[in-house]
Amino acid sequence: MQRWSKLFIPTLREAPADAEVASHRFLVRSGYIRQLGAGIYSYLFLGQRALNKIIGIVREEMDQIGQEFFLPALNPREVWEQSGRWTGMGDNMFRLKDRKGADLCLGMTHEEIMTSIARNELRSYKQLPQIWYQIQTKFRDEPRPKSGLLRVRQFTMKDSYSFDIDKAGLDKSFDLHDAVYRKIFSRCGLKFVAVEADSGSMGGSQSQEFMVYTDAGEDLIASCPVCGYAANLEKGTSLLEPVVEMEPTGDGTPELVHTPGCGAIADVAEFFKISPASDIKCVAYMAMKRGAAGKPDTWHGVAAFLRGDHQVNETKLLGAVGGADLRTMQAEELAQYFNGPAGFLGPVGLKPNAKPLEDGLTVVVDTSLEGRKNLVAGANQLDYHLHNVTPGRDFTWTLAADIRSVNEGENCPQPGCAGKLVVGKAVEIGHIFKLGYKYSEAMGARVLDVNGKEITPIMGSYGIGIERILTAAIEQSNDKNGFWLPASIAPFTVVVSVTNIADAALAEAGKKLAEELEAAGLDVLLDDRDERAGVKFKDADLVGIPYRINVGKKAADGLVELVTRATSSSVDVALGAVVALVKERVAEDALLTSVGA
RNA sequence: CGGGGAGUGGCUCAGCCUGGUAGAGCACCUGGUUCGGGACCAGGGGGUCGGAGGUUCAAAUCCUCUCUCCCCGACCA
Repeated sequence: MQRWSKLFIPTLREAPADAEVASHRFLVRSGYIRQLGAGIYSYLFLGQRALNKIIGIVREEMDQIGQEFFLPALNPREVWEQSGRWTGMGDNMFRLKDRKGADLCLGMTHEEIMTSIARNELRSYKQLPQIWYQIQTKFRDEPRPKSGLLRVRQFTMKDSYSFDIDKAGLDKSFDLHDAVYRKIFSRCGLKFVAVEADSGSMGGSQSQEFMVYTDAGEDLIASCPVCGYAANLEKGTSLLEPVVEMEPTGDGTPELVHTPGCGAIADVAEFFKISPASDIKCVAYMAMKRGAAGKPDTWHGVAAFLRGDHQVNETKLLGAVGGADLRTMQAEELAQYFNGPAGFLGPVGLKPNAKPLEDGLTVVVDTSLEGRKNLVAGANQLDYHLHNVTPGRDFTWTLAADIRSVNEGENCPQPGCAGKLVVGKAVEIGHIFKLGYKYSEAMGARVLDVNGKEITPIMGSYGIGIERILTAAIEQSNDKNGFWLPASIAPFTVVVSVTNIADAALAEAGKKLAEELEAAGLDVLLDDRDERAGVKFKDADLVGIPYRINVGKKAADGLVELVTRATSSSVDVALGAVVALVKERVAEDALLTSVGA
């Protein structure tokens, strides 16, 4: 029996000044966590208890499809060199030296370690498929830790890896994870969406993220309320309405126009009496290409052209040109590549290179510009624009690609769907994707197939952020007094608040009730502190426990109060019936959350 | 890394501009009164004012350097 009076639950009346998002404020106020450094937190009793509940669910579900390992967080340099990520991970990796001066790092993820085990141990197709997972602390030297447990430098991740003989096997492993993830997040009571995503630096093909909508999130998700299409903005597309308006239909030839001071899209549109959609925007970047083994990285000029009313999506652009990093051009570089100043850059007269990120300038044109005619563009000289510019005729490009970000209100890209996209902020709680052969190839994992021929296993990689489940749950269920968690992940299911512990009869009734609840298999916290009732109620409301039973003055009549935190509603229940009622409520909750999204 | 902000008792902050006794509320300890929505009274403990250097008779306060934390932009669970 857990008695509040004996526990360390340091609740705070006021939130620390530096806590911005709700989950951060409440996690600290409720005594779940304390900060040790930037992006480094201690998990106290209640916090650890909630996380353990989450881990329990994750483990239970993962055991249906995979096997749990526990891998070292301390990794020797060699393993990471074999995959090329010792350098590839850059500054996000914590590195250290041992007493002999040998390089080590703290694991950010465990593709390398898992693959090295596979390479050393797997010999035959008969041993495949395999799904191995672990629940482990990961370390990432984030450039900017923030928002409490949302973005930290040390966190707990469930990561799993699949090894299959062929693509069909990988599809199956991927689908298994998809199904299990949905179950896990549902059981944790989260309202989540699965979205198409960019696979990023990990490499790979199909990639799906599990997101929870919240303003505290850092990702933007485009979704269609009609057909259910949902994608990360880094990946999402939309159908555009054709631009009709003032665009001339004739075949004008490019003409130089004096446009003094019109360095911004809005100025240009105003000057030419056109909509921004008919002005060609140019964003000039330097893109970094990873050097081959032992070779240094190189930087190359990239000019991105798109509609004036669109924004460049740098993730898409980077993917289109095959670069590893992106930054905007400096003035000298603009002069070098465009011979013109910012604000007046344009595509006419540029000499695009044949292949991206080679010598010369890589010109990337957004697909929305293809087929357009008589547009306005910068002339690459101060205070001059060209009009009657027609892509394809007046300028060419290295490649055309979708490099823009979808905007709210654009048309859903699904065939036949008439929905309009909405864009919302979300936090990523899980990610599954098909790695392909990247690691098995690089690290030399091989097995023999039926014909005795060597094949390389194909891999998938699947992550869940444990703390983020907690954070997302709090973000999604809080009010000014605190938060409430689903019974499945709450540190306690029910708190018994004895309003006046000095009253021996009440104290005894509360204790007995708590024992009965415990005997019924519920996680009970008995608030037996010598505090005023108000203090106990406030604390109970704060700390995320979904149900509270007040043992107070009505106890003399054999009644207690059952309070549901989520709704703040309370009912008087006979002392003898309350255990069954709580069990029933919890069972109903579990039913609701198991249906899933 | 770029830009903005903050470091004063456990928490929230005042004091700094205009140098001179380090303060308030909450929390904590003791006693008393209270006892269903963060009680009240009385007494009490606790602070190298982030650190280093400098100016000055005198520095929380002025100057220089530095460390840490938070927020906004590029990364990811």
